[in-house]
Amino acid sequence: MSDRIIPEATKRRMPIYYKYFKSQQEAGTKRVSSKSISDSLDIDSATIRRDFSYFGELGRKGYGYNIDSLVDFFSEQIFGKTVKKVAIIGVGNLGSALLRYNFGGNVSNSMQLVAGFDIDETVIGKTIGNCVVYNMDELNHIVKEKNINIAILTVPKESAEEAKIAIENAGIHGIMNFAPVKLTGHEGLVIHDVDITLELQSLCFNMKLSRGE
Amino acid sequence: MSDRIIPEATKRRMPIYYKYFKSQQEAGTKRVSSKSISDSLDIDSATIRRDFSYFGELGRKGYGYNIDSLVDFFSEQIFGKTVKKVAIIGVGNLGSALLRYNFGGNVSNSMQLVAGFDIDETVIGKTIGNCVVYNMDELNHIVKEKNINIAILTVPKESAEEAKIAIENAGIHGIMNFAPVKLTGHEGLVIHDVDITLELQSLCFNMKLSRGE
DNA sequence: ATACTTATGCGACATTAAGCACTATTTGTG
DNA sequence: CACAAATAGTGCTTAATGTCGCATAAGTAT
Repeated sequence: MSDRIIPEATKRRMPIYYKYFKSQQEAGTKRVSSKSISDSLDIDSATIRRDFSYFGELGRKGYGYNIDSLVDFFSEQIFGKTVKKVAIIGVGNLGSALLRYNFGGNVSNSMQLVAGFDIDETVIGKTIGNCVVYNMDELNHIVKEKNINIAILTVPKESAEEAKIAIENAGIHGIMNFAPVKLTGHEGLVIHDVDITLELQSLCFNMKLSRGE
Repeated sequence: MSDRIIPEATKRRMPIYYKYFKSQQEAGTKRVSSKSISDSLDIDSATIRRDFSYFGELGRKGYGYNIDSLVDFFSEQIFGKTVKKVAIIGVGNLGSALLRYNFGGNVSNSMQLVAGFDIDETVIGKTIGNCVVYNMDELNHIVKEKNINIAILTVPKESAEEAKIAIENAGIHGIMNFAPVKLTGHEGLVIHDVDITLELQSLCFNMKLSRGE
């Protein structure tokens, strides 16, 4: 069935599955079934089996799925074969927090935070977390040198558009944008917006619906 | 049509609509049509009209929708009549970044960041952004005093469960959880998980699918 | 071995969401 | 005031997603 037409809904669940597999692997689990995944993730077991079937026959009847195989398979599906290198553009409050946080060490085998960039002389040259903060002028050069694939954009909204263009020109094809601005990229540039105020509103609305307060 | 059975898909779009209305209102726009919203948000105009119709007849034929009315109406739908008070639990890297960031001042009329909480003596008593950081011991008391409705949980994953219980006991009914742990709440506690590593994985996967690299 | 249990993969069906196309109404213009 | 243009609201069609149930294969116990 792996004709490479993965439904949107399945795509959305991929990282959720992967996170679960990793946590199970760490906990020493050797095998899982669609039922056991279902219990933990609250996704119907039939949905899980269907999702996996888009990638081929990953399991064995009567046995289930082997955790190590799943982790390896999903890791390659999500990240590809090479480690993804990530840079933080804009080392202000949020940017420096993310640098220090370093994903809680959670994705280190497949993704790596490798640099920060800013235009503010007072942070340029500093090392935050494990990363040196470079001048934005050096973006092109460092991106090539370190093989950076992904940019996390944490600049003020006024500078977001300009930063996006610089990132695009440096040859980066994926942006996770924290600035509350709608950015549009050319063909081949994938932009993923994260807006904390949107998340909070969604929380509020769900509270309202669930309790009518 | 407002029988209070809002489809999930519509719920998910509510904050997106609201954000757009606010930005248009700020820009001085007085009226919008489902067509103009559609152009900006890339949601089919019929879907937009249908979404709105679940809340009654919000527009006028031949005219469209009045922006100020939409903002007011959606604001009440999402937040209710009173300003929501938010506290940050765990004033580490991410927590203090969020305190300083203060949502970029973007939701100030309907939500307000009012306090931080931590167990670390070196931050307790400090003022970050506009908020005082209190000792976790004071949670119950300050929540009542300041009428806090929502907690943003930015503690290390080891302390997340314990913090959740404290939050629940203090009478807060909504948690936005940044810790990479699955938290489950009792009936009436709404938990919304935000996991940056998940977002990054989703970005990676989309890059892979869109470019096959 | 044999029977029983577990659990996948998949066809068929059910539910939910999206979008077309029509109708009814209001606006705006000459 | 009359008429063209604009646009909401909605019945119905189509597409996407989710779920059931079963045939089949693997594992497990006697």
